[in-house]
Amino acid sequence: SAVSMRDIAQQMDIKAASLYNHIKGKQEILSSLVLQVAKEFTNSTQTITSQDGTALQRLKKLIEVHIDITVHHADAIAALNNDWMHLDGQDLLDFIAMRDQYEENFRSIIKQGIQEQQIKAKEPEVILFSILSTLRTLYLWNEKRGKLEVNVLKKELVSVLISGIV
Amino acid sequence: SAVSMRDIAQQMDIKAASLYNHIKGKQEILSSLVLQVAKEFTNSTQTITSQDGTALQRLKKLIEVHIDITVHHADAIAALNNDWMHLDGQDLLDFIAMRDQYEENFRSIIKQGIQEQQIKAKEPEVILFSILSTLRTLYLWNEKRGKLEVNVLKKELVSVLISGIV
DNA sequence: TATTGTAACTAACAATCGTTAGTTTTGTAA
DNA sequence: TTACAAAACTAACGATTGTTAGTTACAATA
Repeated sequence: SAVSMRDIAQQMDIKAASLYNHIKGKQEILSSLVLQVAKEFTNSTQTITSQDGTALQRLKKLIEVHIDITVHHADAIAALNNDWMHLDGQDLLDFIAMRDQYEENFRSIIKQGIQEQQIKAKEPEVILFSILSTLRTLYLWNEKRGKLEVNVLKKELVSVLISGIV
Repeated sequence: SAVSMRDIAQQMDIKAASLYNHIKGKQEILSSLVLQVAKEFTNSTQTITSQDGTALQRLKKLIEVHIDITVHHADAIAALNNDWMHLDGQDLLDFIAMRDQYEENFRSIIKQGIQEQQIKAKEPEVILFSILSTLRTLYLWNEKRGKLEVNVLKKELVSVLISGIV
């Protein structure tokens, strides 16, 4: 709600009413942005979960995929993080379902790692939260990433999130 | 802007106009929430930075202080994270100055740790971002924290953020 | 050239927004 | 009981919101 249809139109050198030749309404802009990138996240984690590999190999892939999606869809991820709760009706239900499945995929990999003794037997939810919050707010930091090349970022972040900083 | 003055008044069993007997306007609600908790964060990090201790000891304290503030001011932190950019005039300038100083305090501790070889000589900005984003979004997770006692959370989070998960 | 579909436009709608003016109720102190 | 201040109220203001109706400009096709 901080951006009006007139704001959006102005950025496109168009009048607000002209937007309605292309979209049904403002809500469609939100759901289009959010659901598209949510699908991408959920599909990616689903693919990784269903593939072979140790927990750490999978976790590494999860981190790398997150960075790739973030670099390519930073703006849509901003919309997702800040405004998903303003989706309505079935869109909101769909989003929550995808989000739950996405988190459950993440959680299962961590639990697998604990069982296989690759990951410390700490509270799984703390590990999950710690990694997820870093990956989810990566978009905020992407501009300031500056000279840091994507592959360097992947390597460093995998190292920090898995091995810690000591 | 997702919450109107009438919404706020309704939650207080009051009419919207009555709010103006207590506050100057809507903007004051925002700046009051945001600046108050921002000061608390900046003061805490400033105190820790100025005290003696190794980098890791200080980092541990930073994490613990963050958890304490989050538990007591979860709602104000939500406002800070989502709406600080809607502050206006001097309030916005003050906030940014505090935020910069807060981050610089964090950064100096990490650099100290690298210099003293307590912390891996990785990209300092990646380490800074990773820890900060976890601490900043802690408020989102605080409700789901559930049975996890505060002291347990502190211990676990310190362990995960510093030593990693392997 | 005539036709048609796309996408722009102007003008306006009802709804909601933050806020103000003026008034009434309520609680406390003289 | 009176006086006064605090805090509630009703009613309305101008501005802005998302959206619609009706119209015009323009390009591609028959």
